[in-house]
Amino acid sequence: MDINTIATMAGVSRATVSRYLNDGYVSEEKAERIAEVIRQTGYVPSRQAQTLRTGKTDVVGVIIPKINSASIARTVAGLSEVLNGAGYQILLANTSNVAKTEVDYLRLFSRTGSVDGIILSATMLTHKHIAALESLTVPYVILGQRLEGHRCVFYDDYHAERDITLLALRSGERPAFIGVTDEEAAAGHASHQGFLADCQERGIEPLAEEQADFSIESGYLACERLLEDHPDVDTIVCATDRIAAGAVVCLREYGHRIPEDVQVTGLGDSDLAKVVSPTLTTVNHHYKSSGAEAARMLLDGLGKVQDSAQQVCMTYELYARNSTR
Amino acid sequence: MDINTIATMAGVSRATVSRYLNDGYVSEEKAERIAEVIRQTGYVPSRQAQTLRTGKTDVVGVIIPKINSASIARTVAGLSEVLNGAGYQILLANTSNVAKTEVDYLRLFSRTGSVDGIILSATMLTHKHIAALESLTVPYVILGQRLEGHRCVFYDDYHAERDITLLALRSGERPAFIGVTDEEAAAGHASHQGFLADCQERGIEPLAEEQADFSIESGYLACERLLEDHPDVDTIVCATDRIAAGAVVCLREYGHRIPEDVQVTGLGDSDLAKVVSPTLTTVNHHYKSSGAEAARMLLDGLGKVQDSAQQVCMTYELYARNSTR
DNA sequence: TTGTACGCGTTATCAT
DNA sequence: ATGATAACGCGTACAA
Repeated sequence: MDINTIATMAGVSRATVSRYLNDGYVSEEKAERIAEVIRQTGYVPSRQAQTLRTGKTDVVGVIIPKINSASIARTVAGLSEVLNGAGYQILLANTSNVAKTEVDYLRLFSRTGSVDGIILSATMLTHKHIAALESLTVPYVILGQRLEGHRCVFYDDYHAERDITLLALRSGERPAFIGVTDEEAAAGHASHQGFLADCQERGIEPLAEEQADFSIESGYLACERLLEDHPDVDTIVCATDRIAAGAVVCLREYGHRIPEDVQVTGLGDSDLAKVVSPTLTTVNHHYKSSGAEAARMLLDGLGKVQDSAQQVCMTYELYARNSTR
Repeated sequence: MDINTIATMAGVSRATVSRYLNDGYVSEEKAERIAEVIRQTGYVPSRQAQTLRTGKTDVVGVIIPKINSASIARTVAGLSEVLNGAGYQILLANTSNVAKTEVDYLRLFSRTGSVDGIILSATMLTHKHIAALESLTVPYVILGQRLEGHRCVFYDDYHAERDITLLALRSGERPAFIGVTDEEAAAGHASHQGFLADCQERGIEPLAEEQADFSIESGYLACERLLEDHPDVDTIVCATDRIAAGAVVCLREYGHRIPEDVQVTGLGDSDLAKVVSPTLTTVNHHYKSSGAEAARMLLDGLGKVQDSAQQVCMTYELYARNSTR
């Protein structure tokens, strides 16, 4: 069932069928004959052949560190809405948080010409990432990290954590921090620095800086260590909502009142923040919008739209809820 | 930079290069020459041309109702692990919960020959779905719904809800249900029926059956309506954890003690269930494993493995926590 | 407006 | 073991 069959059945040349499908530069009469044959046969052009011929795939490659994450899911929802709306499909590459895999996918997508563009949601940007990015032959957007001279959408974790720390330090005097590895530029390094900056500005020495991963459990455990080493802690600033949720559960189990005895803050405004008791003071990161923004930026690179900035720092909103005084 | 270039540079025919890349049926000497040229140029075969020629894409289409959902994210994580491990990439189609779009994607994926197989995670299976499925030319697996005679992986929401209702009715006498539309076969209809079956068996007439969507807010609102109409309710069975979480928040705000005054149950064992206070009695649905199972099933259909069942009903685990007596 | 002829980059067949 | 040649299905100059 190829274009030749259709052409023969309609009694025209296959070039005419092709034109009918694309330009539309065909006489009324033949157009109708072709339309009829296509209707009967249910013919649809082969994507592969079109791609081979035109070089366009109408597919965008999206590389993410893990699908099983609320923030990333929201981001992909935003991407998906805009890209699908523009007629693109999404080829998803889940790297399971392995930096090398990210680079591999970057190469794979680009070299084989299987996508028209790439969106990279990376947790860290190594020199290998950058090298791979710069040798790409298709437009791309970096999501979640800032890289000068490249299209990117990123979050201002530094100022977000500053704002929230500032809020907590109004009535907190013995703060501690639970973060993730500093290798992660945004959620890791930036928010850590934000916390430290506020402490320093107020001349306060943090009691401790614990490290967790992105799970609720690790937040719980980090909080447990914290309570053991520093029972007098009165403020716990966390780099993510999940960590904060774990900390809240831990504090409750150990009989600490929140926020009377200990304040807790998160980052990300996930569902968890609204549901834990007390509700969590956190920052809303507009994840879905960031995905939409990145998608528009890519469409710009693809020549589909012309009005997007090259670098976008997402805004955020501070939600002061009941886990702080 | 195509296979011809490589052939010329290595002083062999392009057929030899192709053999080198595939069968490997090439003399030592020429193989080395070719290897060297490929190394220097960084040549990678064109996926598109390969696909056009062989008919294989090494891509699996995954159709999901929404990406921004904890259960689906976990499912896709499972899919992704197995499929990537088998050398397949995932083409993601997000339908935003529009049934028609699901059918459209089904057709799109199949007809254009852009995927080797399809996994459909559908919330409902209309006759159009079934017709579209049966006219597919590639193997497929249905995820989350049962359809006799088709490869599928589904959840036993009926018995899950029965078990959990049974647990709650041990010390509850005036139960109510908050569900989603019955059009959704699993989370909707099946769990509703499970609830009703237990009530009937014990000769209890449910106080009310409220309807919500999949959001926390809607759970909150449904609970509010419930309290208004039936202030004496002592057990609220919810079709999802998100709804249950909303109900818990609502009950707390209205000053009801959980579980002393009112019991609440969820379904799905999401993060929320562990964090909400009190922790939620719920059922763990092994979402990630279901994705992995569906992926293996598809690989079977693709002739890659040969040991999977055609129909799999996922097991579940009841977690009795603190929201029930 | 229509048809002819060619090429996109690969793999598979068939002699050699 | 190797190379010429024919597909795969389509779009598009170019000529008519």
